[in-house]
Amino acid sequence: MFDPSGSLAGALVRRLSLFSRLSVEERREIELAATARTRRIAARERIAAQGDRPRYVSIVLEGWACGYKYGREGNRQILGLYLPGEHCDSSIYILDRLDHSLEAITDVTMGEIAPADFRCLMERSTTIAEALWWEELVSSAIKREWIYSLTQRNAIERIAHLICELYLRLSSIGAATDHRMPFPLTQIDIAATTGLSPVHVNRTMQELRRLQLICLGGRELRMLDPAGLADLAAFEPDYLHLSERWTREQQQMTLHSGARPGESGALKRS
Amino acid sequence: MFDPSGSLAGALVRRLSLFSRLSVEERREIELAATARTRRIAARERIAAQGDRPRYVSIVLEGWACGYKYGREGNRQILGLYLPGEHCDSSIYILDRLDHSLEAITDVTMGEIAPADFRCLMERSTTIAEALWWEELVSSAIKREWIYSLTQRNAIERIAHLICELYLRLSSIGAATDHRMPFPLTQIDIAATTGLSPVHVNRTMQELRRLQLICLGGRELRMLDPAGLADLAAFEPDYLHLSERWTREQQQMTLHSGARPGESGALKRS
DNA sequence: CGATGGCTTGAATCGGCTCAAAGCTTGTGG
DNA sequence: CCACAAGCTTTGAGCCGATTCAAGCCATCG
Repeated sequence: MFDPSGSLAGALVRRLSLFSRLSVEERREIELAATARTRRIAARERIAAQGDRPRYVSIVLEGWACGYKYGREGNRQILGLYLPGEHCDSSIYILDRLDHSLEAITDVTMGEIAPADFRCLMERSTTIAEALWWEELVSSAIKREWIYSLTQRNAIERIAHLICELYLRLSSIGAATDHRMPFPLTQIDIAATTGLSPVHVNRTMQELRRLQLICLGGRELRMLDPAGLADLAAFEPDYLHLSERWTREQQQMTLHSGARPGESGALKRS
Repeated sequence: MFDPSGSLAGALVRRLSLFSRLSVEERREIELAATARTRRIAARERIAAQGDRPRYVSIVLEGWACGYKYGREGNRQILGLYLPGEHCDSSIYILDRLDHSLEAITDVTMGEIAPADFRCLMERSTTIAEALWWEELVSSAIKREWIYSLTQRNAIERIAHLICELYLRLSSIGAATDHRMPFPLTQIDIAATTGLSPVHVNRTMQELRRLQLICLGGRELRMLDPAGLADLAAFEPDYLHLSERWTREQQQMTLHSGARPGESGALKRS
């Protein structure tokens, strides 16, 4: 696969290419627009605050970010995770003010596209315009799935589902392979994402390890039994709408190819 | 306010006008596109099924619809409510297949816009294109707020919040006034929307009535104490992004103007 | 080497769920 | 115009997944 690496906008181009076949010029235009103005934010720093008037379309070029809002008792809810190549929703200029805040999870490089440039990008090429629509629609679909998760999946299923989703989103842009992925989320972050208490997330992660489904260490997560995880979570990747390049077979492979750990010892506890 | 009533697309035009100042021709173009192909569906009938390949952009012209997905144990989760003038998300043609199903709550008239016509609409006028983006972004914002509700608000707050939201969405298109609104949702629907069990919704609705906050009857809901409801729900209407025409003052008025019921008798129970 | 932030553990509690049954409405057909 | 069915609403009792509170532990980093 052609890799426009070296460029900061690599992830973005790769992501938009998932949906549409971009020409060389289109790729270049996207790169230009997205890297004309960049901003680096250190891990755990706020990127924008609720109530701000967004002046740019914000796109994550490198690192992980999130959108969140605080609840009454001071615990926050993460409303979206933004991985490389994804836009931070609602930082879109059309809306008057941000209805939630944005924070960097890792060190992050953002691309900030001015409204005029964004409009220009959309008007120049129908292909690009549709790719941007696709991004927006997929981000909507992810939110629907989160709503579904919050009401239909219990703690362990929710976390397993989140892991499957993140793995697919990362691997689709080449940021994860072999059922291993960078994993900068703390248990507190996971709690804020899944709507669980940190304590319960802790116990649930222990359970996932005990079941030999995952292995976590040094900011990296390994899916020991991808198929088992996907089964547990009832993970159906259709909502990510990756199918243009990522055909159904590939998706299946991605999660269902890892060797099941089988009955090979080391799990002798109730 | 100019009222394009009589036309099926009245609600749609009114809704898009919330964001942008549409010219007479633009309004006409929207009406034409949205009513060229319509479809009536009886209450409780399915409009589209998960897995379908959407062939049109679907917009609710009259009535209420919802998007949903079934959970393991047969209980369903409603992922979105679609009121007159709103589009059913993800029925957008760009996505290959529906990742959830659509159902009519009341009798419904849908407008179905062919992809070519939709594209045409977007290209013809920047104003219209931005209004459609706005619609999409607001629908995303509503989903974020639902996610927030599911984790940060308890049963009574969640239901109160839903009521406030629906009232604002309806009144913004002129489909509700005076803190009264049509209310076709059954308690089972509310349960499927808020992620609660029908039994618990029942008890919670009783509580809302006992608190003299709402009064429900004959498919109509009356907010007896709009400010009290909004307080209870910690309802902040900013996420609906109605502010262009609906200035902050008007929004405040809408929910905070009704006379508090005061201490005027009739609530002498525990 | 102390401190900060993340992870782990236990015990008690609770909001909302399940199951089960009975009362209401509303619409339909005879 | 009544009777019945179907679906919605209501009530009670018992239960459970997840929470809260309160420590203690463990790494990492300046």
